[in-house]
Amino acid sequence: MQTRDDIPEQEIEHDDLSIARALEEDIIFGRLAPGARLTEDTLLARFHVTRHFARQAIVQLETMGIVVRERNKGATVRSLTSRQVQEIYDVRELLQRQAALWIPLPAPDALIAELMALHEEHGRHIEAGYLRGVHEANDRFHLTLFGACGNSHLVQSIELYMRLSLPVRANSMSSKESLQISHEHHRLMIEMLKGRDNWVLAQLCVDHLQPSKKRYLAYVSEN
Amino acid sequence: MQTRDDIPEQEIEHDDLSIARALEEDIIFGRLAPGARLTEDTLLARFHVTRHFARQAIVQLETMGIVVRERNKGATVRSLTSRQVQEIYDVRELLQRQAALWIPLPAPDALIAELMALHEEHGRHIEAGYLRGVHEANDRFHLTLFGACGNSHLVQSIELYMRLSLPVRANSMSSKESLQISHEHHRLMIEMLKGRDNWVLAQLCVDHLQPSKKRYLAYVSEN
DNA sequence: GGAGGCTAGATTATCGATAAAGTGATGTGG
DNA sequence: CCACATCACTTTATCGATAATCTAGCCTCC
Repeated sequence: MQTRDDIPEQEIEHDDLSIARALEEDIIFGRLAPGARLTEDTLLARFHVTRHFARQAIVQLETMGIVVRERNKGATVRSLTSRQVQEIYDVRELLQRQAALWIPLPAPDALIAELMALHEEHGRHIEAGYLRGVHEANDRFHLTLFGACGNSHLVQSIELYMRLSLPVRANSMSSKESLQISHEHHRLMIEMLKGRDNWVLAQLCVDHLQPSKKRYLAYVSEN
Repeated sequence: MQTRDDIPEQEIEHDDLSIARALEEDIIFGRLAPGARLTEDTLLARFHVTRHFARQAIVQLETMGIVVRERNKGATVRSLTSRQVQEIYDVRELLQRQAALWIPLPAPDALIAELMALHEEHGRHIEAGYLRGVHEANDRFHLTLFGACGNSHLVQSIELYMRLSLPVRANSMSSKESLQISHEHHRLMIEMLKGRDNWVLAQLCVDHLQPSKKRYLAYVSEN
């Protein structure tokens, strides 16, 4: 709630991490389209920081894989071919399926409670049309869920691939309907956590990824 | 062959990438043990570069996950608990198994030929006791093999986890015997590529990881 | 004796300036 | 009119200096 859209960027103290986060949001909300240039001077003016931090932020985004840099030519928002999207999602499905399979079932009550809280928050933001909140609650829901698999490295890799698919997911953020479907999936996942069938849970986690992937692939095939 | 051990570092032109590579080698050959400090000034003196590049190199190593940095305190070579090693290898096995399953069999002759060349080189370096060559040929062998799965993102993740397990593998580099076992595994893999059974190949790729993992876990449990 | 604070030394973080590289427009000779 | 050299402009890369931060040893005061 601290940094809502209506607060001008200039009044906030920025470091390289917060700049990277702000730009990450610009990408997921479509304000920065794939292929858009990202010059140091632009960031410098927009965030009122020294060149050093603008630069670091771009480096950050590069290592997160959502921006590409060419030597002496600057950075552009990474644009994904449908082939790459397919590859990314294949790996994402692999990782998330395995994480789901490794979660000890039935899950402890504390975890269920935590997820239900995030789930409730997610739903609230959807109703309010507060996309930033939706996105954040959504990501935290998944990271908490998969965190239960007990393998922090796996979770880290899942996080990486969630970031890589940011531009893909941008599409689905725009429709309330698809957000509600996603929300319903989450509810089902929580139900599954109370049971003992990892395979059903895993399948659900994989299915959950399909809508935004298909939507994006259909979108790019039009061009 | 360009940069063998006998050439002093000072005479080579370094950029941040070559420094990172040099340090990576120091780690795998045990010259830099886990926990060892890595100050900017040290690198600065050793490689005769400006602070800028020494710094970049450390940042590089950090994003590669083989070094940890604390704010205002500098970097140390990452030391892995047995828990972490277990986690890393679980993910590594997952990724490599899936890559093996995705390789279209039987593999094209060109790939077989390429792998056999790398395999031959690997063996030659083992006989010569040239560890740096062994390591490089080994990594290229695996990346070429898994590259055949057709999913470049998966290969990238595999590469990441190979890096993460660098200190683990350091142990196995010291014994000629284990290197020869590894070499024999590679031969079998090439054989499997000529066949049609992905599952056998996948199992072999997973089994291939066990010796160095077990060796390391046994080693740390002693302390 | 020991808890807290102070200082010196070591180390990283930050900065603004300058160098280097790339880009596109403009003009000239063929 | 086109190929190509030149130049002005934009943008990133590199640098050395300085500021900020942390650590450990020492000292004082209770």
